[in-house]
Amino acid sequence: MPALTVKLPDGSPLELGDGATGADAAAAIGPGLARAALAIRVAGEERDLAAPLTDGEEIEIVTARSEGALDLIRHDAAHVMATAVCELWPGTKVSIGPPIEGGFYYDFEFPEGVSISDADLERIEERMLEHIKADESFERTDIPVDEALERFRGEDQPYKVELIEDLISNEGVETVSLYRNGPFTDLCRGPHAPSTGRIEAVKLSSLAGAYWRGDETRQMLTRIYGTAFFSKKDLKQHLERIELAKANDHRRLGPELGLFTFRDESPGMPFWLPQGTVLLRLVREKVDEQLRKRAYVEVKTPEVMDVDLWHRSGHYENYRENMYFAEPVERDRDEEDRRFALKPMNCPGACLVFDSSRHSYRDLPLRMAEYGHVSRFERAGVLHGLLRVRAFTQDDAHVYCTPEQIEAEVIDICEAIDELYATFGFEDVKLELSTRPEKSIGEDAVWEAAEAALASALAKQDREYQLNPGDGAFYGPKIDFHVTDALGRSWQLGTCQLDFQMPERFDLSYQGADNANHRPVMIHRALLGSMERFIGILIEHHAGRFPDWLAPVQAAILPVADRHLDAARKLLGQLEAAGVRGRVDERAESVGRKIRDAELSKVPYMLIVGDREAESGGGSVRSHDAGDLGEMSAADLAARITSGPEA
RNA sequence: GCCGGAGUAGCUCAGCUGGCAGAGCACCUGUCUUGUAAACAGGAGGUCACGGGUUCGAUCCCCGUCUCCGGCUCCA
Repeated sequence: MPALTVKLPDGSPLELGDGATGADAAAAIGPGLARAALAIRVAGEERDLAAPLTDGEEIEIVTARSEGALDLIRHDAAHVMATAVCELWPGTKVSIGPPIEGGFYYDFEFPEGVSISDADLERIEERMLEHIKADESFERTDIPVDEALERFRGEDQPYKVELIEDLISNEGVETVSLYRNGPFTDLCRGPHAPSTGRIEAVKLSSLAGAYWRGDETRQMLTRIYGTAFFSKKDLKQHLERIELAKANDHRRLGPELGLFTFRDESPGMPFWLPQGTVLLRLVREKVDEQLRKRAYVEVKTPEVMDVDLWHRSGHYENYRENMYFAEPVERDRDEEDRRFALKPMNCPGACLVFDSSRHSYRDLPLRMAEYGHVSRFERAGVLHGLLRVRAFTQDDAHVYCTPEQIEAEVIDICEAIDELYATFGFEDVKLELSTRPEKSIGEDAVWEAAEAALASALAKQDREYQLNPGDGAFYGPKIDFHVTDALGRSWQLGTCQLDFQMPERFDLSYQGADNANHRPVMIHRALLGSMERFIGILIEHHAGRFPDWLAPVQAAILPVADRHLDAARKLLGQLEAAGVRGRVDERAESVGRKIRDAELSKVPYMLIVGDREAESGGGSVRSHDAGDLGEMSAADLAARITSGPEA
């Protein structure tokens, strides 16, 4: 008579003896699975293989092939790393070491006077490999919290003590679990693989400072990043992918392709080069199409405005540390007391525009766009190529509407963003709904209503989103649109923010059908977010090789010899007349050389013009994608290139 | 801002223990007149990020500053 029966994923029952564990279940199914088993999953929750099973449970054996298995051994690897670090630097205080996207990390506080550098990573790695080779088992013990506290206090591990204290006060736990592998024991929820030997390949990647619990007022710990895989081959592939991603980094491609550059004279503020400025214009044209289609008007407001305005808007109180202030050396007598600031946002300017004339309810929703160049002082350490700069152009707009119109407007904005991103080839876009932050203005009830309005607009569209409590703008909640860069880092692009505060502060009103004055609601929205950031992401998304319609130079015309220059220029003239962006390579170089250079500059089409083509008036076309396409006329080529993003 | 790393020609990088600053590519000049990913020769190009210190002597060692890179925090 079996003591317990569990159910397998295919629905079949498995009978096991009394006190059977996950390992026993795996062994009962087959010896191969017993060897491959890492953990079990019961109702979506992972458990140790050594954990006892209960009668009637539905279980699944987790192996290297299971979803989430990499996280499991990466978590194992974090423990092994902590083991090695504590051995190499006795007295090191450990904190937390979770698996993350692509790897794992562990945060340490090294003993007084110890500072480690990249060179130490190799030593740690070697020590880790010894522990992995020794195939030490992970052993779990559950102990009462008092005992755990006493233990970690005795070991002078204050971070562990704090974690346990929080577990007691927040979750009311009475016992905690410890995991031991070799000489190292850690407070850990688990689960872990049976032993360290399951980590086939491990690599430490970098070193970084990280505040304890992400709080910049607290101790800075030393974080070590690494990754682990089930095979050396997987690790090698992973490292190759990272290399490839680095080659696609917009900070490398941008200057290389002549798109933009940065200079020490203005840290964090990009200089757009001729090719990049073409790109900027092309991107903007796509936004313009949306503005036309969705009945926006466009305005332009000053970059420098009186500090008084920023007091009125609340920016001075809530955003001052990010603002630049501008003072003239000399000033007129009657302006002596005036101070000015560079705009960090466009909204106050937009409100002044709204306020400059009377509005009827018939005018609403009033969709007022502005390509606004804003300046924001950002801390030096956060600057990141085009993705985080100190001056950028927003494809901004402010929609003034009635509360009843909010939902339709939010939906319209989301649709505009969808269409625009699809045009540029972005598919993996994540939405986030951010609610009231600590530093903010306005009544609670108003905030709640605004948050509810955004949530309901999202629900109407059946969109998935992540909730980010406390991450809203100081004047209202927002929906953000995120995409990732070449290295997998997520960046916010578009945004849609509700604002009941600004209309109040600027005393904005429209005249209703009832002849009375009413307060409009304001929606701040940016489709691409920042043109700079968007183009940075765009460069990485296309690895610098833009689709035909978006390439700054679409056709490189390559004369074979000097005598073909005239024919080449004539061909360029025809192409330009047909709307193609082209360039003649007039250098006295070989054709092979011109082709090579054109390929490296990622021009989609090359047109070779020699004796034959000079005669016919066309060009022999070589495309990067398809190689030699044979001879084509200027008209055919123009048709091919200018067919647009839908092609 | 904080932790760790880096800064040598336009770019990618050498430069030993402190002893006259180097290469390839790019650039300029000349020759070649080229047919689908690099013709040949010559030339020019440096405040070794910046400021200070140690030293007979500093690209090299020390201190400070700036910028960049990887993170943390923050954010479009």
